[in-house]
Formats: sequence, C-alpha cells, structure tokens
Amino acid sequence: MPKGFGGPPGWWARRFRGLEHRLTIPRQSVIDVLSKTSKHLSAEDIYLEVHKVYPMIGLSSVYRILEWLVQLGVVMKFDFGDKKARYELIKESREEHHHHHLVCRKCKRVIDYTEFINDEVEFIKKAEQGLSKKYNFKIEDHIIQFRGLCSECKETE
Amino acid sequence: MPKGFGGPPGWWARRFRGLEHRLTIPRQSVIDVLSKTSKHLSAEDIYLEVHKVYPMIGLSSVYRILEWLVQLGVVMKFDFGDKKARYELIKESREEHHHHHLVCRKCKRVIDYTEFINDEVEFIKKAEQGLSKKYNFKIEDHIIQFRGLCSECKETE
DNA sequence: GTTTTTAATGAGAATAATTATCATTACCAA
DNA sequence: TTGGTAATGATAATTATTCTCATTAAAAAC
Ligand SMILES: [Mn+2]
Ligand SMILES: [Mn+2]
Ligand SMILES: [Zn+2]
Ligand SMILES: [Zn+2]
Repeated sequence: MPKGFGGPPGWWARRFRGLEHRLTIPRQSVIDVLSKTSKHLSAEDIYLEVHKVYPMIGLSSVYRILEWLVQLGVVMKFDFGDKKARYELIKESREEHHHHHLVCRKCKRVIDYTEFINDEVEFIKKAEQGLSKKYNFKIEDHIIQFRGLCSECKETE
Repeated sequence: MPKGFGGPPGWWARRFRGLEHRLTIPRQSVIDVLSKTSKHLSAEDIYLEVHKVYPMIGLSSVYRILEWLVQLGVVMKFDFGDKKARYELIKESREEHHHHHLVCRKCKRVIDYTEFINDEVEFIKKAEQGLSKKYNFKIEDHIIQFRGLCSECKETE
C-alpha cells in the first residue's frame, strides 16, 4: 500500500482481506481522506479532496464507497440539519475517540466533545441492556446530539 | 376555534396570541394532525392527512408551516435515515411524554421509548451544564437515538 | 362597515443531494 | 492468457425540499 493511504501500512488491507471486498485505489483514497481529518465532511467535500490526489475519481463512486463503508460499520453517517449527509471514520481505538456532537441550529457548526463519556457509557450500557431486552432490538450504535446556539450565534441571537 | 382542531379549545389560539403569528386554518390543521398521532409523519404524510379535511391545502404551505413550528420550538424535526424529514409535536406535559427513539437501520421502523428517562435526565443535566459552560454553547434540546435491528429484521438478518 | 396594509397561501418552477443505469475497466483465480 | 466477476465513472433520473410570485385572507386604520 502506498505511503499516505490512510493509517499504518497494510492496516486497511488486513481489515478487508478475506472479505469479498477489494481495497481499490478509490476506496483507499476515500478512507485516506477520512482518516486524515476530524472534520465532518460531506460526500462532495470528500470527492473534492480525493480529486486532488486521484483526479479520475467520480462523485458516484464516492457515494457508493461511503455507503459501503457505512454498511461495514467503518464509517458513521450524520445529519446535522443542513441538508447534506456528513461522514466520519470510526477510529480503531474507539474508547479514545468516542465522542458526540454539539450542533448549532443557526450556523450548523459542529463541535466534537468527549467530556462525560464515562458517565455516558454507564448510562448507555444500562439503557441498552434494558431496551434491547424489552423491545427485542439489537442495538448497534447510538447517537447523542445537543442542539442550540454556538458562542458566535448566541451574540447575534 | 372549531372543535377538533388540536387540543383543548382555544389552547393554540392562546399559545400564539400576542405574537405576530396568525393561527390560520392551514396552521391549525397541521397542528391538529400532529396532535392526534404518535407516529412520525413526513411532510407529505401530513399534507395527505390535512388534505382530507381541508382539500385546498398546498404542499408548500405544509413545509412552510412545519418550518415555522420548528422555529417556534413547538415541533421537532427528525432524521431517521430514510431520506425524508419527520415531525413530532412537543407535548405540553414534557415530563410525561419526553421520549427517545430506537431506529431500525434496515426497515427504518421507529420505536418510542420512555424507559430510563430518570437516569437520562440526571446524566443530561450534568452534561448540559458542563458542556454549555466549557463551549459557551446555549443548549436548547438534545437527541438520543439507538440504532440497530428491530425484532423483525433481526430474524431475516 | 369600508378601505388600507400586511401576512399567509397555493401552484408551480427551480434546486440540489442522492440514486440508478450502463458501458467500460480493473481485478482475481484458473 | 483468459474468463468471470466486481468496481468504476459518466450521465441521466429521482425526489425531497425550497423559491417565486400572483392571489387571497386577515388584521388595522379609518
Ligand atoms: Mn465528530
Ligand atoms: Mn417519537
Ligand atoms: Zn452557530
Ligand atoms: Zn427493522
């Protein structure tokens, strides 16, 4: 795997080997872009980034690849209220990078936060146990968002 | 206000009186539909329901009215991963009806749950305090979703 | 009540994110 | 190599949502 393609060399190759999933250059490139940022990129953002290093990429491929990664549980897809989906790689060291979002309803700015994760994990664990039992529902992940006004938008109210 | 238009007679009229907001028949009708269901209706669902009782309603009015209600903090707008927005009236007795959602990633079914609300309120209160201070962010509401597979979809896996 | 002013509506066109289609290309396994 | 399959990229199609604008309804002024 060429240097600069997302994570420790071979990591993604190993991640996908054996599955009937090929780690092609377009796929590598998308993963690479996602792995290099903590921003919340839209499909088009990602397309433009990949395009810089791999200009023959097609926008439809980006959408296809993102959907593939979401299905595989490698990427999370978010809706922050502007009308495009935003994507974020789920980091390996989940515990380290587990976080949620503050979303400004006005400017749509998004702030990652990791505070209170311990309290959260405790609360979530209990809730997940109870809910999955009661509703016979297999819980795979969760979303927590606080919504309101960011410091900037609070001024201009 | 005609009987059957959403809640105790005069309630919504009082709710909006004095604001420069008119409680017209299209607006009443939309509120009425939302107040009579616990489903998570899309704009078009609402349009079709209102249309039954007020056939001259326009779809664009429904969108406009829903946005207005969201701005007023009377209605919440959700994204459950199918690609249309869904709307839910925020009930007066918030404590009573405060709930969150289990969302099936496969069939997009949505289950309301109210369990663990006490634990949640405690956790949320603490988090809100800390986060709003640290990030100088005015928190207005929050979203919690558990996502995964409903009992049906778990079978066909 | 009638007129004046303003806000809200409804039809339809326009927008824009996402999906579907399909011919071409890259990849893998004999 | 060669055959079979999976992935890609260009493009068209879809579809939820927003915009525009002439018409209508509501409140305010008279
Ligand atoms: Mn994030
Ligand atoms: Mn609900
Ligand atoms: Zn803001
Ligand atoms: Zn399901």
